[in-house]
Amino acid sequence: MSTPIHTIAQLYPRLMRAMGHLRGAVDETMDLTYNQYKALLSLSDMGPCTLNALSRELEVATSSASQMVDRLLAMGLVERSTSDGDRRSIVLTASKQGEMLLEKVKEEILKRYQQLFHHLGPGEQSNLAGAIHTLVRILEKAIHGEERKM
Amino acid sequence: MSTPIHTIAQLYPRLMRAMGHLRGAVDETMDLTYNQYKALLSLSDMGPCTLNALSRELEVATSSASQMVDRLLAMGLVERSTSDGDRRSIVLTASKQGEMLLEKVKEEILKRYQQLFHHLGPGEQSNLAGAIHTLVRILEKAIHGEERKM
DNA sequence: TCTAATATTTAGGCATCCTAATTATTAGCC
DNA sequence: GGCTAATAATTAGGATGCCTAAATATTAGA
Repeated sequence: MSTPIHTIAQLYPRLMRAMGHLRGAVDETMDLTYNQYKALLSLSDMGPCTLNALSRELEVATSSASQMVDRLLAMGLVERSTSDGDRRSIVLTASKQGEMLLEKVKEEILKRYQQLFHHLGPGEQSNLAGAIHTLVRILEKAIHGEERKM
Repeated sequence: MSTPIHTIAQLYPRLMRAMGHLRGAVDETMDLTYNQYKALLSLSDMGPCTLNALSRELEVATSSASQMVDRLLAMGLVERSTSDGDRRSIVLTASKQGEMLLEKVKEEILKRYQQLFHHLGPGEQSNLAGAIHTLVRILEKAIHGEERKM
């Protein structure tokens, strides 16, 4: 049997490993774990939001997000204030320092990718980007369809 | 600027999130974390091997692999014995129980994928598999090229 | 043979995740 | 208005997984 689904299952571990190598720029060159980068990036993209909203975005339990924010706060990368409207809620924003670090990390990532993909021809770089695009599109469609069923 | 490399950098977090959803079958339906699955799968694929070989395969520090093996041992999924040739080394193998669990996990993964990709047409399933194949091929080539430089 | 390298384990520490329990506040019903 | 139930966050406790450094055991090599 060699249906597309079998192929996907077989290649998954190799793909995950390969993708892991692309993460290096964050962990290795900056004082930020990949998860912290993700959280900071989400905060930056979403603008001011509550802890609840962040935990939904990161797809982790609220308590996990709370701890995460504690660490980012200790590093001065985010700001936390109580909401005026609903005083149970808190409002989180990436701090100026956080935004600046984010820019640096993004640059590092690009540098790392450029170094990593230097030897590929422009055609293959294009194929790579295209494949990622296809993957994201179809996977998100499948996942989204799943979630609607619940 | 919108080079392929920019595209890759931009889509990476979305892709990692989407890929994460494919992992569910392991963590959620079996008493095995994804990392434990990876380790067991590696042991099964590689056949009897030393801790060193396993840690290289998993790309983690030897001490991390040692702890991992401790947990798999406690679950009865692997066997550990001292090597006859070099008595510093140990020889690891997936136990019968480990192999059986592995089969079950693989089945669960296929079931999960079938459920997840049910709504996609066969054409899109094919595109998905093709995109993953392309991704693995090009990424492994790039990573391999990198490693040779050191 | 004696020192250096190698294989593994142990110790200590950090990030991440979870569930359950706690605290504070708000919403909704009578 | 006032009480109960729901909601937002935090805290506590526990597990996995990863790391570096130190300890142990064994082998290799000068």
